[in-house]
Amino acid sequence: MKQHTSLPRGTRDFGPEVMMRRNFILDNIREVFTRYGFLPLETPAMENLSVLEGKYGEEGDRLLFKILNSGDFLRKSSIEDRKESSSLVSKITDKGLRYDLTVPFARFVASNRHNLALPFKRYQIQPVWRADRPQKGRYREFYQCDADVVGTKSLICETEIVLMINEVLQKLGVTDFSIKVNHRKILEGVCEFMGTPGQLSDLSVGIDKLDKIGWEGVKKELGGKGFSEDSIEKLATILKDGQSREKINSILTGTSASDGFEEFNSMKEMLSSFELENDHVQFDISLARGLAYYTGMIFEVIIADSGVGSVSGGGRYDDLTGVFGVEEIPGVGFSFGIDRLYDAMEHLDLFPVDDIKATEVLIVHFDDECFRYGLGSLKLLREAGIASEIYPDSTKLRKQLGYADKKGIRQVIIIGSEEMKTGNLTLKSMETGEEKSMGVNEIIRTLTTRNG
RNA sequence: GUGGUUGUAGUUCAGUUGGUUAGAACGCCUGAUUGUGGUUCAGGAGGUCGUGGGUUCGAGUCCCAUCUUCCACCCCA
Repeated sequence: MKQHTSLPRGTRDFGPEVMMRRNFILDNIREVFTRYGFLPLETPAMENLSVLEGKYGEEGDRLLFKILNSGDFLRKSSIEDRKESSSLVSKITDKGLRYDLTVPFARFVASNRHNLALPFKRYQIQPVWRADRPQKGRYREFYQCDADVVGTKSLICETEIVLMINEVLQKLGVTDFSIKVNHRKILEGVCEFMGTPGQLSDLSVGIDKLDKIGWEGVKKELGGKGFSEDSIEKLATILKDGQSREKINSILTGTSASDGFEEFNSMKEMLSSFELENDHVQFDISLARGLAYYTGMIFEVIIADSGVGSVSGGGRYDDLTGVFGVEEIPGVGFSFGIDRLYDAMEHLDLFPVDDIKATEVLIVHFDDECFRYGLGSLKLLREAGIASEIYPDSTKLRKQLGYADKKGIRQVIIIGSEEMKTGNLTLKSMETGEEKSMGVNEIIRTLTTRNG
């Protein structure tokens, strides 16, 4: 009887070809993070619900995956509890899968604050889970690659984020992208200018959609949220097409926005010391990002013609650990969404074809005696650092060579009675079909110099 | 969570108004070729048509439910 195999919705297997490419991306990100002084951190897949709940707003709580308690938990609940799901839930589950990496990080910082040398720079690459309804580029299990600095308000952190984004994307071969930057204070300034202070979050959600639904759509949405015609007219003077940063700055003079522009300019100035040809930074007044806890500069990275949304985002927060009852620790961080980066790179055909190979050489043979003889050569090849394998069964050459062909192995060592007699093995190139007879040490020299 | 959409061989897809034994291409296996892969030729295996109900003399085809896929909201990486 055949069992039906299926995955939970929104989850995926990553086969070898895909994993090689994912690792190519991850290795580059990890290398850059490390070179900028970030240290690795991992936290458990599950956290206590008390840690996760209430951190992402009402919407976020709905998207949390909860883990059922073990044992006969139902017995501990009362009849009353069973009349309403929300009441029962609190009795039968107290753990959940992590929703992002920032909250577990905050929990870690809060509980280890006396042992951490501040400022603390950490990176974290792990999957997160959301009980969302999946779409393309949207999964229920996906990876985040976070890098955060806590314990300093210095703008060098923001500057370094821009540098790291540039380095990673350059290594991946992505050239046409923009790092959109805005500042929470500037948005606050806009609010003040509109005469609607205190409505920052409604304003943010609204203008964040400018790209998608256009000015008319934003106008309608804000109107529905209770913004007056007068305030919307004022917003229009700021969002008008082609409005330069300087112009917006002068319009918003006397508001909180000035601090934001000052920080932005300092960051740009610091950036100039690194002499980038093009820093890809683009000020964007309509960038808002929904997350409520940002207090300073905010970032979002868009790859042109990539077919997916933002591949990276982040920003500064003044108070990471406040919700855990710990004194304010400021920080700034950002994250790469590698699932989307992957989709974008595939769409733009940016994966290097040559890097997709694991085994360099395969040893093929005719019978058990040749097989045993081959084991000695296999040992030497591996000691020399050459990725190699021996065909496990004694079968016809046709089949063994077919295996090498399908797996993309470029070199084959053939061992038969003739080779055993002389000690000169046959090295065959699967690409050219050329064959050479030589000892195993000479083969190793040939293969290592070719790679070096 | 709301509304819509999709599902047939390992993969991509045909399958007429409901009618005999559900097809193709590619892939896979075997042989031509017992010391040589890709190409070619010959043969072969592989399907409870997503799952469970229902209508019908008869369902891949119609109806309902459920799961899955993709899309628009919501929100987000």
